[in-house]
Amino acid sequence: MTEVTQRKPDSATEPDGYDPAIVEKKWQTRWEQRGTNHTDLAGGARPFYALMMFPYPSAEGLHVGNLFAFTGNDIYGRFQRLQGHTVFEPIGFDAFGIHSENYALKVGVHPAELIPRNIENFRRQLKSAGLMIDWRYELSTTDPSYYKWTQWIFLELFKRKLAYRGRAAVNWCPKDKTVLANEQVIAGACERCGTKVEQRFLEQWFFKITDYAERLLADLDWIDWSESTKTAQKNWIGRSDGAEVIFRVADLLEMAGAATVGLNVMATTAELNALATDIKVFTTRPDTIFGATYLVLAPEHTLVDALTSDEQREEVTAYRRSAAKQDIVTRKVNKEKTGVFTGAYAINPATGGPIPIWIADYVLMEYGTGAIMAVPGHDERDFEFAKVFGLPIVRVVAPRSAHAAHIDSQNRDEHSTLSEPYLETENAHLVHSRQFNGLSVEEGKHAIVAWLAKHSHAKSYVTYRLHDWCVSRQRYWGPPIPIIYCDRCGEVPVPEKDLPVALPNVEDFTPDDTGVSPLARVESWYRVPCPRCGAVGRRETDVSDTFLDSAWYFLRYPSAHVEKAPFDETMLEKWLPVNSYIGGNEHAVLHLLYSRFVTMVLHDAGHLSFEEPYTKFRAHGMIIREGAKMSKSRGNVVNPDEYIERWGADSFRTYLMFLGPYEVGGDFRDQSIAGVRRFLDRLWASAIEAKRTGVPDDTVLRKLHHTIKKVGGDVPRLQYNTAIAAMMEYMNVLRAKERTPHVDEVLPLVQLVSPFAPHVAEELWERLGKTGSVFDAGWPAFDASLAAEDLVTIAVQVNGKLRGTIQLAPDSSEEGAVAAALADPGIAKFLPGPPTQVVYKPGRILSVRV
RNA sequence: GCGGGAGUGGCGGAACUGGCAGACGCACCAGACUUAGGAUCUGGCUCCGAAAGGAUUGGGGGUUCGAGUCCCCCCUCUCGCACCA
Repeated sequence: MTEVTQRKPDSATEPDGYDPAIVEKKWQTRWEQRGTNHTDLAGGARPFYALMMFPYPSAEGLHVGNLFAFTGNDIYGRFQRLQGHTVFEPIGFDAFGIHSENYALKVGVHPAELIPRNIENFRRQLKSAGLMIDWRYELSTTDPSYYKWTQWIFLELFKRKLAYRGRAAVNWCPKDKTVLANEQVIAGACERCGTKVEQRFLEQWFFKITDYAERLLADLDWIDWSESTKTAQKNWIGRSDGAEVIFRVADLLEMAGAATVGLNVMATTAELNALATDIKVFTTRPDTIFGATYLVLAPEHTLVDALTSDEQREEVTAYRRSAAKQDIVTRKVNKEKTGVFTGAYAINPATGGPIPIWIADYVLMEYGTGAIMAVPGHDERDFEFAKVFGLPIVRVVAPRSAHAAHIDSQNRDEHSTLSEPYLETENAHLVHSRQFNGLSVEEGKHAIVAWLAKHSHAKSYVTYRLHDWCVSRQRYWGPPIPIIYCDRCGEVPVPEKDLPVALPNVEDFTPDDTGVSPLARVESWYRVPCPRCGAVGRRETDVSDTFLDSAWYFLRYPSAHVEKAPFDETMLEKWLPVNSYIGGNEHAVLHLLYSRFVTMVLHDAGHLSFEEPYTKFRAHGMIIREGAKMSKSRGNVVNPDEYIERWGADSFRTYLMFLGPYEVGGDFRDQSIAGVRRFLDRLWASAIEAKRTGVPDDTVLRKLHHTIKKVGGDVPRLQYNTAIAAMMEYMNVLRAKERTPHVDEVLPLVQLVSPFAPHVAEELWERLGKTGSVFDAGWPAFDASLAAEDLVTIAVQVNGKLRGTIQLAPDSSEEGAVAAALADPGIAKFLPGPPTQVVYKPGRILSVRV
């Protein structure tokens, strides 16, 4: 790490050498003075909104990952400007949240004091990186003029009944007396104190994002996003097509007659009627219903109490209690099957036979209906459970063809006991399923659902993995949720005229043992009259999730100065949706999904004319350092300040873009920056030496136009690494054999390089006699006639092996090509006779067989 | 387990619809200029071989005049999600 701060490259100290420190300072100042980066939001033609994910202003300062993302966006934005667009490249700060709050607690400074300091540092760093940001529209989510509208959005959802209160499980540390995020639970224990974490149920606010699941999924078909991001969202939404099947709880009196069940029937008729109820289960395999040998409910299922028999009550209660105590993480990780019989039976609507009802924690209340029909013959988990508790396992699907049966030798016989669940669905048919025997799995699904539906025992049903979005945070550092509770009126929204509900300045904001927000300790703040009836009311003391802050910030930027509304209609019309959004895939399912959802809701509420916020989104890659992940504990985090100081922002930016494909990322190696710096040194030298008399060289010009084409094609596709390589190639031609380059050979390169290295480009543009910013000078024109070659080199293969190359006119005939090959002794010696087969692709290859 | 991405020189990485594998850069080697070089410039740089030539894109098959690229099987790494019925 110390080597970074060693002395700077010599070019900086040579007379008239390239000194980035001077050049960059000069242009940053000049850009500010001239307003070069100011966007004419109202009047600019061909608006282009180039958005980057706004950072959380940490105390550590800008991370190189941020800079990687921002630089990529900046190059894209600058390129669009050079193409004649009015580009808007705003920045802001995502400054609310647990992150900031925890850090503030750690260092003992109030976040309201800390955050502005951090932001100041971020501004300095962002400016030193030479980003084309219009600082006039900077915003911070902690600003009351911003979070006023975050609260307004909450109320818009509330108005549309998309915000509701419900109980939800949270991780609770009994020692620290605080709610923990899932990431803070390590192996079932609190990461801070090691105490075993418990599950607690708290009243929380939710947004009904599940109502939008289908639309969020459907739009993925047309939005222009990175495939990886779309796939992640698709999986997260997790649409699952199946059936809801109704199992009637068995009437025990009737069953007493059925000798098959050895039940001790002691219940009265009244009790039995109370039991006459339905259990809905969700299954994706209705075809296997004849193999459903028991039901399982989640321990929290509301019917459990009513179902449990007196004999089983004690055991059931104990099991439910222990399940509730377990923290959410261990419950999901611990896959050993446990469960308890409730004492009740249900009727399998397909077989008509009774099957026992169990509870087990492998069934989750939050998915499907919280109840399943267990088919141990054809489901791994059910199989395991049935083995543990000795429940019957029935095969209802068997391999169809002899071939399949052969492969599946263990489970060949459809009458044999299954030694493992049979999961195959292709080349399989139903067995032991009465009139459905012989149907394929797919046919069986439809036929059985249709059959059960006739008696209202089943219907097709779609369920989603996506859960409603819990937006409550029992914390301090966030926008207070704008709701007032009134004994008479219930949940009353704060009237818009009273927004924002300001976050009070509280000295002690440590989360306390009540499990509610620190704001609940500030009675003077939360004790307010009900806006509706005037009676004594109480404010909601939870704050909202940071992801709500960031779900709409891009709508605010162009209207950052508007006071009366969250966004100005003409600005929306002109600038939104966002033309290009670049960011990390770590936000693929949270931020990017939430902001799509909020946009859809605002669209439905009539505030926006579009329902998808980002026309185009590209996920950038991750950078590692010297082959290892960067982390504070490893001490291998790149500090941008040090590198910018030693190499210059232009070199640093260009290197970041050169170290790998932008959408993949790459390995940051200290030594390699030197190569990029040398490239800029050589660019500098070429410009200083360039002669103005005479004419440019033809060969150089040809290479130049190839380069213009290559760079112009690569940049919009974010293929920055190859664009830079192409410019380096051109540089090698430009400076070959100590020739002195001509101004007209250098100027276009300055333009090509400008999105990557903006400061040095401006400086050289000026030194080469141009006035005004290079960013207002457009993009060099590509001239195909100047790029055309009169001779091309093509490869010659004999019997599939490369034997040499020949020079040909691009439109040479096959005969000409063969003749040229024969004329080359190196190739001819592999051609003893006349060719028996010739494949010739002009400009590409000549392939002959003998 | 499911889903995404990736395996190419000493290293980071190039290679458009199949068409000269290793562009560009780092490191390294040699030379020039130099009191000096960690500056600059010139040249070299996948492996085996003195050469002719041969081998080579994680491994094994296949299609093709021709495969890093397409098809089948397998291995490894990596990032998400994970008892989702």
